[in-house]
Amino acid sequence: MTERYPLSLNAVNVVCFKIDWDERALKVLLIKRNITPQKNKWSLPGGFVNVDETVEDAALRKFVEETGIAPSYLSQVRTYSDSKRDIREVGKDKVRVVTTSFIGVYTFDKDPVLTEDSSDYEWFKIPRKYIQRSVPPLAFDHDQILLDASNRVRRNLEFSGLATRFLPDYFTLGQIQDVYETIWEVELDPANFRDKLTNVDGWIREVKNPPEDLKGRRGKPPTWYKEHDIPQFERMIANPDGAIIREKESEYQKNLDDMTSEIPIINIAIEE
Amino acid sequence: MTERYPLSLNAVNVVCFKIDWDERALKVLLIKRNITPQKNKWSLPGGFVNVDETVEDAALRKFVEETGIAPSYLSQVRTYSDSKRDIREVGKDKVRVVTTSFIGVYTFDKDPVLTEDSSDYEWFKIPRKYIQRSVPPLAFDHDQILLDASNRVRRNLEFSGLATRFLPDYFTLGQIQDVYETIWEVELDPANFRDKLTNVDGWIREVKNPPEDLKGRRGKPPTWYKEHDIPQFERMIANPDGAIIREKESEYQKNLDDMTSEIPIINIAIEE
DNA sequence: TCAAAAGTGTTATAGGTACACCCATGC
DNA sequence: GCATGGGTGTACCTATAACACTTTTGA
Repeated sequence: MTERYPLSLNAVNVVCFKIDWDERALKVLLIKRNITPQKNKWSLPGGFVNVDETVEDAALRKFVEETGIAPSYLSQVRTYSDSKRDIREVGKDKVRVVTTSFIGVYTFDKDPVLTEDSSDYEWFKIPRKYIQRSVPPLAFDHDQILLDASNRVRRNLEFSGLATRFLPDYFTLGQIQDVYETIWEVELDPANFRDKLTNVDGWIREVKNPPEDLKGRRGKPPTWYKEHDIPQFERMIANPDGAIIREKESEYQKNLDDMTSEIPIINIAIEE
Repeated sequence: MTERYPLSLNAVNVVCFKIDWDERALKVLLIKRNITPQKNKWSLPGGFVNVDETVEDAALRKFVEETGIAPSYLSQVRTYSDSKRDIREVGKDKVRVVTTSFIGVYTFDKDPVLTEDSSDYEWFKIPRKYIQRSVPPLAFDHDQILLDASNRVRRNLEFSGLATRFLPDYFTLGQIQDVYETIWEVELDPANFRDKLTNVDGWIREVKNPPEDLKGRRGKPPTWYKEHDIPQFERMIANPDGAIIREKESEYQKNLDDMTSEIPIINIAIEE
């Protein structure tokens, strides 16, 4: 049985996103591997799934281990199972590592905690186009995983309450707009944006007594909002370009996109 | 090591959808298990992932084994890894079964092929609401998997070329409309539907010499179309209700929806 | 008083909805 | 002819985009 249906090791990888407000850029946490295999290569944080853990549990644990704080958002993306992607020896057997990837969102600018598995970490900019120009080559198939997750984040902004997950509990309309503008790399009209936001039924709610206000800032003090309820399956803010990725960079990028697509199509003639 | 990072068995489950044109209903293929565990329970088709297969390969193989034809669409949904969902004995060890679910679309009305694992099969109606009223209780966590996949299908109709996957190579505009109306359980205005469809850039293209035409039908002969190119990340047809699931049935259903959501939110206080 | 940030109002246009009407075929 | 299914045209209305304008604060 072990021959036909091989055992495998289940792992998770967490693609930790945050917004760098100084640079106005979406960034992702990468760590330099301090252990074999692929030692000294940059990679996504991740690890094996423990006994009695689900992959969700493991992703949460890993996120906390790496960053020191709880994620404000954690969501499964997809499972990568190529038998050549990562093979380990367990006892006498060689088993493959199957990994499930997660999007994690990291709100505050606290520094991540280094674990024994990593010798270094860095937040890398993830532009909408030409990701591989700003990120080093990654271990295993992590380039693919990163691209898939990045596309998913940009897409989920449109139809889920993901945007507020990049913000603290209390925020202003301008800050939500900043999230959209930063991640989509677009400029939005403030007037129209406010109209749309306040038309999304029940998503955010005005806070009468904001617990804190920033001092020493110029301009009219903003109204503070708090997330109230996240509407399901409703369009929040439409992407003005209609497309998440405006342009393909290369054949390599194109192929990745094909594989990444939400509509992988298999149409194979079967001999009868 | 095996203690901390346990080995597991990787499986796939394929949620095979088709449209029953007589009943105008979305249907899913379930099989009655002929093997332990959970013998005689209805379940989703599935099986273990072989050596050198990816989960995608295994899902394709299973689909062909069960239905006898190639799917016109096959797409990963998510991975279920609860350590209590299914435990098998391999040698002296107990290992859990981790399964990755797939949406498969089945175009033609050919009968599925029975395998040795199943004693019976049946196509069950999947209404937009109250799924569990038309489907028997399923083995393992297959109720959950089925619900997740059904929601995904209804959602993907809106933003992907999934609709044509339920149709033969050559089809009419009325047939695409039937796909949307059947799966969403709505009525759409033919005039406006045509406008929208032909405005989706490059999706479908008119066929000058339709290879076949149905004889013995009344009315004006239709124009035949063929899929040309599937635009990525573009809205095809907007769901007129704005929501995939109009109503929650019960607390049970509500909880499933929560877990199913595309935005599972984890917000846990961590002791520092 | 001016710059900066928040917030409002006004108009033009694109897109969606509703519905009346025309076309080609089988019987 | 007339029922049937395919297909077109148009008027109405709402959502969006563009942009001018007002409000409230700090320096």
